[in-house]
Amino acid sequence: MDFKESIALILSEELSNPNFDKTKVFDLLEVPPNGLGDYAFPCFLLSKELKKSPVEISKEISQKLTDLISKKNLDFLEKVEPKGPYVNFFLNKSNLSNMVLDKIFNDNLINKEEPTKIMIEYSAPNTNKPLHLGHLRNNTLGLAISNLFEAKGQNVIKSNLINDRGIHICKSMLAYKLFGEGKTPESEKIKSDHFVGKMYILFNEKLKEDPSLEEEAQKMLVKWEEGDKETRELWKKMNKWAIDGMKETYQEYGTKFDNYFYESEMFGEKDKLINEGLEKGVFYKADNGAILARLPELQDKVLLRGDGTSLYATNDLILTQYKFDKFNLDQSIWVVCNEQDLYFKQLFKIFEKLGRPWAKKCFHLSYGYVSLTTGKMKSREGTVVDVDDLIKEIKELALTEVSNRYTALKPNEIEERAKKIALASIKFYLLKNDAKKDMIYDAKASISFDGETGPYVQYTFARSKSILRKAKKENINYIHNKFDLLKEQKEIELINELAEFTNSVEKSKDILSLHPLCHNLIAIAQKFNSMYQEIQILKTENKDLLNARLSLVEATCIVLKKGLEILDIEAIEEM
RNA sequence: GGGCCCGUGGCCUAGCUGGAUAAGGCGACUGCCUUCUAAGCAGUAGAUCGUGCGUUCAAAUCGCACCGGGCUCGCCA
Repeated sequence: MDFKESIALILSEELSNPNFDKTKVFDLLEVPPNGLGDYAFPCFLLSKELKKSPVEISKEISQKLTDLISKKNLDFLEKVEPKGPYVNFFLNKSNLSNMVLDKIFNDNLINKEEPTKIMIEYSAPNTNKPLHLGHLRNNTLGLAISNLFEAKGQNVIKSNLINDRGIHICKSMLAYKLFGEGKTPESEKIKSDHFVGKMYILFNEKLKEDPSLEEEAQKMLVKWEEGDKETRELWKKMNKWAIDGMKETYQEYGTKFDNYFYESEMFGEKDKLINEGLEKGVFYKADNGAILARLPELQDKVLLRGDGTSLYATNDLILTQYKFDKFNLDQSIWVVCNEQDLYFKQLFKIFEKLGRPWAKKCFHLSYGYVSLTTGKMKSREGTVVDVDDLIKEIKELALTEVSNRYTALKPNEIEERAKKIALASIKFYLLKNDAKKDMIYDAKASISFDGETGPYVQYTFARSKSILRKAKKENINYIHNKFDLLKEQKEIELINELAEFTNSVEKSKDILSLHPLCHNLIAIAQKFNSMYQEIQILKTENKDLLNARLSLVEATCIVLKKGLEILDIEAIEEM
């Protein structure tokens, strides 16, 4: 039983009112703002029922409970105090420290769940252009959510569906065929996916001069679907360029997958699905021969064009069936930007109407749109923030910082460290705000290493590690003992934040956004740094207190590292 | 026009299952490195929580309307 439950129990017993049983009291208990207590019970509802002033009620309850504490020796409570219409509870600090630190050292930080099998699909790049900032938010969120589920004990299959077919791919291909002059990424000495992206931009430039290119591309798609040899050869060549380049970026950034799907591969029979839908009356044929799903509650969705070629949705329907059949999933999560909210509602509705038993196991993790201060990013115009450029820029910045500070390090060590810091900076920046909210990418803020940033958390970790290293060097051995000696205000505040870690992970899982965890890590770092400034830990005279303090430092290290791991940020020992 | 989402100090955000002085960061200004890493710390200034009405003992939080912004609405992915 935790403290809140214990308080609810004694309070409900004291009230002995059927409308204020333990559960009700538990729900009413809240955490008061700055230092007014550890828990508070508001007396407004009670006031209504008893027809008495809440201030008076608060006084009475506080008096009774204070008597009870001394009578029954309830040592987890330090005191109970009335403050206006609230009864404020103060926990015994030594108890709190013991509970929190024991939990950390016993590796009991994250509440495990019954394991289920979950596929998390993210990134889903198109093979006509390199990855941009939008993908980066997706990749970062997708991996962090996967890590979070795994930390909670779930079996996660991280999947990436490569969108390697479709009209947009044909556009890059057509541009290359017509204007590429047989050049290659090697001959031009540029990263292979960027080479393909250039072709896509070239297509759109040429399209302005010659509108018939649109039709040409459409013809190419038909040829592709027919399996035309020459078209397929070109497609294979350019796809390899695109995918190889992207995999380099994934490798560089740390994006990981367990499984790749390629949209071009057949995962089932298209005709069979279409026929099933038509027979069940879920689909219908339009005048021009196109096949649509009838969704009066949303918007009808086109599944086959008039010319019979398939669309993204068609393949999604087929692939999802395959996913559930092959992997026996308990849940399938798509990490996709909120522009596609309607699309996923439609997709899931179709599953439901077709009577798929797994329809309700599908979930769209919708995250906010990333735009620039200059407006929306447009790949076809080349006004995007390229992932490779972004990483390079921030790495260089970090490199300058590290080089200035650590002249003694070898160049490769400097580079290594700079990279870890740079990636931490980007990842934290992309995860610290509510995932479902749109964001405007602020280049200046994203490259900052001060304040609420990944490097700040890394720095705090490095500082705490440094204390432990120095202790070891000076042969100061410590044991996990006498945590109740931690009574300084700064120490208590840090412990309170450490205690929040479990909740913050829980919250992040519930709302599928990492920002509660990020904010907790920042708060822990702030409290630690504040303590660090005020207390010279290694100068602590009392041996027992020194033990407790070093334990607290170690506990901070453990929690920060655990949190950063979920965010896929490396905790570094020195910085 | 229909649907979905958003609107909190100069800027970026947290808080939104209603509760006590609206919490952080950036930027600005003042201080603090012969002491465990100053990528740090301490402090100051800065907010009619888009507007109005309503529900309530109590509204940033719930409801409605309006204003402003974003996304989306059958043959893109």
